Amino acid sequence: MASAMRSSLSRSIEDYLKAILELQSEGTPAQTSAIADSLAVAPPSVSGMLKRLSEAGFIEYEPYKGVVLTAVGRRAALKIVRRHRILESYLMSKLGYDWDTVHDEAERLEHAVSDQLIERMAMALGHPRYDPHGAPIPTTAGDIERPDHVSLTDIPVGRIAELRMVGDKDPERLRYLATLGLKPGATFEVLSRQPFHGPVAIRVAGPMPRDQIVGYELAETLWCSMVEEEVG
Amino acid sequence: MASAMRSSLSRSIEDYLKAILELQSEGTPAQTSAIADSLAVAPPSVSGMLKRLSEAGFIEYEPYKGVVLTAVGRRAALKIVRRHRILESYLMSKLGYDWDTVHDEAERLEHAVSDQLIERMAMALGHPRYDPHGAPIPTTAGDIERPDHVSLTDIPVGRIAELRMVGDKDPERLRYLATLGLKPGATFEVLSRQPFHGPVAIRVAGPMPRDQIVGYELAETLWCSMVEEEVG
DNA sequence: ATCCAAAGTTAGGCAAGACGAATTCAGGAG
DNA sequence: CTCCTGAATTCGTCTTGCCTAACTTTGGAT
Ligand SMILES: [Mn+2]
Ligand SMILES: [Mn+2]
Ligand SMILES: [Mn+2]
Ligand SMILES: [Mn+2]
Repeated sequence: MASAMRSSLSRSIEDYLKAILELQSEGTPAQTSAIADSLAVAPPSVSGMLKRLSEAGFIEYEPYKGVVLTAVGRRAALKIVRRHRILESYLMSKLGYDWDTVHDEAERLEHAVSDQLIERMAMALGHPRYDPHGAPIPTTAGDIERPDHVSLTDIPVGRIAELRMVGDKDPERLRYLATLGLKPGATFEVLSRQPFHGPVAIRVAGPMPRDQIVGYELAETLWCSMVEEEVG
Repeated sequence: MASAMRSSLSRSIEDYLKAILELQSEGTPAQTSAIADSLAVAPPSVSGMLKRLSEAGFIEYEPYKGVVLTAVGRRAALKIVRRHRILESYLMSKLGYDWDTVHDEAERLEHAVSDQLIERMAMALGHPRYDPHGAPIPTTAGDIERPDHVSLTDIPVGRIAELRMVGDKDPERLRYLATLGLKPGATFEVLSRQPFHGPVAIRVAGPMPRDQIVGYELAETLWCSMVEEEVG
């Protein structure tokens, strides 16, 4: 029963796998309560599902110690992530969605689309490598880029950096970021950083550069790459 | 509890409502076993669901007598039908699907898409009135054209007719029809009709007219409109 | 008027997923 | 080493949707 049939998993299972993939990407096993939070279910529901996922061979489950995806589970999770991100990209570029509304739509569609549909969308888009929030899109082979971005809070004052990726789960945050001109690809200079988890001041480049203040909490989740220093 | 909350119905309920709508369109109430056949479930499953649908106010249920949709149920069913047909149209014209594969994909997606997505697809298509199989697409207001088509088996020999609509549930049948050049819009002349449910011979118009023989069973489900007779 | 077959319903179960309440474990503080 | 606390699990229950087996009902044939 642990073998991988192709017959499509339930919506619940797919969402659990995706949540576990994301949580374990922090480096540590995914904890029950973190999964519960992420999926908005109660911890006992998670315990129950973990047992089923483990019996089905998707996770390595050591009670009280958290869970890690097996190779099969990781494959399955990455497949959903690919679907999600292709869908987001398609909805934005072909159907006029905004970057703050694509996530919810993709969250449901990812469980209903066929592989064929996803590949047709990918082709129509020219096989994009990043979704609208800058997240890398796994390949059909199940490979995913592991970007080595640095948080805005870790960029020294005076450096130029480019915004590469932002979390896509909170529409309000995305709308706010848009008003600051902070979308992936935006370039900026760090003007100042206040101590004790204080705000970061940046100057966003563009035809009309704008100075903005970004709170620490927000800045922590803005993933950037530093632009090469001019070498004397 | 019979009031119409917006919170989206389950996939099962939506498919039941759609099946009932189609069956009752024959003029008589939808029978339990017909619903069971249509959804590939056992009759007791239908009885159970009918009770729930009736309590929820979607159908008028008189045990042993079949069911009819209430106004609320009809509204809900037509909404799913709209989704299904817009999806089919979109998949064909924007994503290169063939007319024999769109149905299955739409059958799953119809339960996952938002109203907004459907309306964006409809807009991108220029608000089509018919789906790829010639079926009329309900409006957002819940109106649907009641076409007065006639079956190919009822068209007199010698008459010219246009194919308007074909059933979309059997991919093989659709592929076969395509090889005959029989898609909605095709025009043809009825050459002969054999008695005792025998085949119908037609000449399909086009740059290179082709004579075809269509079995009675198939001919019965090809919905056509007769082209005006030349008068005097 | 009776009987029968087909259609439909009821009864009883099962699996998936969720919940709250009660219990158990693990790891840190003392 | 013991105790406490927060995290996790177990337990019992619910809902949805499906099934088979057993039953009722219906309506036509005799
Ligand atoms: Mn999802
Ligand atoms: Mn995203
Ligand atoms: Mn469906
Ligand atoms: Mn169709």
